[in-house]
Amino acid sequence: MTAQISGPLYAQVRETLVARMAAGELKPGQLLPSEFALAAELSVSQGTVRKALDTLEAENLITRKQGRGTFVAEHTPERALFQFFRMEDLDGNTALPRTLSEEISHRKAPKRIAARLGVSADAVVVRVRRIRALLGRPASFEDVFVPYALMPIPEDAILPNALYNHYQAKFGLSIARAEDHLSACLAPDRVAKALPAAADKAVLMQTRAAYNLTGRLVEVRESFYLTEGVAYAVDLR
Amino acid sequence: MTAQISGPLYAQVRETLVARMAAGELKPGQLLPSEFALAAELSVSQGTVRKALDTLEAENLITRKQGRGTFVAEHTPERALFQFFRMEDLDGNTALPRTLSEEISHRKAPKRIAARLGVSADAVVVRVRRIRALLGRPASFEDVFVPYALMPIPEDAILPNALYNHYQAKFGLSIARAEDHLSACLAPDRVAKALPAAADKAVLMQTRAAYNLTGRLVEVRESFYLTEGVAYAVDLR
DNA sequence: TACGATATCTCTTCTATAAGATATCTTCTA
DNA sequence: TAGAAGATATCTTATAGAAGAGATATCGTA
Repeated sequence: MTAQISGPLYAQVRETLVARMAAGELKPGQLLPSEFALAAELSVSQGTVRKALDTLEAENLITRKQGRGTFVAEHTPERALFQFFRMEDLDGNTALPRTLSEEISHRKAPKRIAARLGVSADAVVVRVRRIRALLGRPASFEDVFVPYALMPIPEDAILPNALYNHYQAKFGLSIARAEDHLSACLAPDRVAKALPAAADKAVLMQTRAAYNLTGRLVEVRESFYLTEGVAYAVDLR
Repeated sequence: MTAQISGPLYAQVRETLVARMAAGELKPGQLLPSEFALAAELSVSQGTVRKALDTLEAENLITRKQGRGTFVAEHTPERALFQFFRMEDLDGNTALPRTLSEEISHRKAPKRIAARLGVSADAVVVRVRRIRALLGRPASFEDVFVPYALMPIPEDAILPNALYNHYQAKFGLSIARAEDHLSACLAPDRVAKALPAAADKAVLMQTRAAYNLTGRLVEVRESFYLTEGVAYAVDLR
């Protein structure tokens, strides 16, 4: 037990496991040792390990299957769609995005982005600019920024639809949570240029901050959506 | 134990308690019997009751205080603000809404509203139309619809800022969860008329469906926000 | 006697452990 | 090849003690 020296045992177990995930000892998709094995290793009871796993499951950091085992959560395209992509059509079905164009560039961070990412003003960032279609119509314009130092994505890379999947596979970096801020505006010039249908129209602006397992901010996004036939869905409870 | 006859014990305990809340036997703000008292009454162990309470707490249906007891969740203005109102200013602080005008009317439900509420096309609904200010500026136009049969709010009622609080106090009806759908549009005529600042501007449209403890849809909203200096905040995890 | 600080008692939820039930997959056997 | 048996995993339930909060009693002092 290397993590904490105070607080409830189950919280210490939790910290230990998160630390192992962050360090790459426990990789996404990997089978964890059984509850009893972890209990023996950490000198606690199975119930205590179980309580720690309960908290991790609630945070979507692991998944459990009775009779099979416990697995480190993986950024599958499915999970990305359910957990991190909230656009639904009018029937409540998630609207699958299809990438129409993609452009990767290395550049100095725009100052508002540098400030939000917490990198210096002349640090290099990777910008991924994508146009995507929803329900078959061009509907979204998106700029994704990540620090080059953290994720050196080459400019000629070919990225999958689900970026978080790619971060995890290529850089061992898992997105644990994100914050979205939604507002409405008229399509800015760069959006109208790339997405002619949006010219002079109102678009939904989504600003995202995404964090890794250790709570560090690792990605910032600015997306614009034409919300015709789709909407950003939120469950409050 | 009146609720279920199968499934894990703790789930049955959970159902029993939810049923009591829905029936009004356990009222908002009320102290529940202790874990041991419930265990004795329902002939299960304290740990089993505790696991049931864990699930209820995760759903925000109860709150617990070590050493004090367990309480049925209440729709305080604070809770409404934290749980059901997601507008934040640029610093991440919840933007307090202030009601500028309010108009209550009884009417036949517009057909899209009737369909969504699941009431017949000629059923009477109460419509609450409000203009509210955020950060001191008029910023939101909102239509709230509830079935008159369920909540006969008089046309000359004076409503508090937090409607859910009022539903609970006056009609014993608790909102347990809600779904929001967000999109962007140009301010419709009725919005521009009521909110001159919104004329010809893009507004954030929020469509809400709110459900009571038994999962019945009891309220529908259509709100429009001028998102200058504020945004709708969402946590994804 | 009156009053206030302090200790104690009793109630609560919280933590930790253990044992049996249930689900899943493999392996052996007819 | 089908099916039963076994191994191993999580899931459920139960129990005992720790820790927090508030009321009550106790003691010292003015």
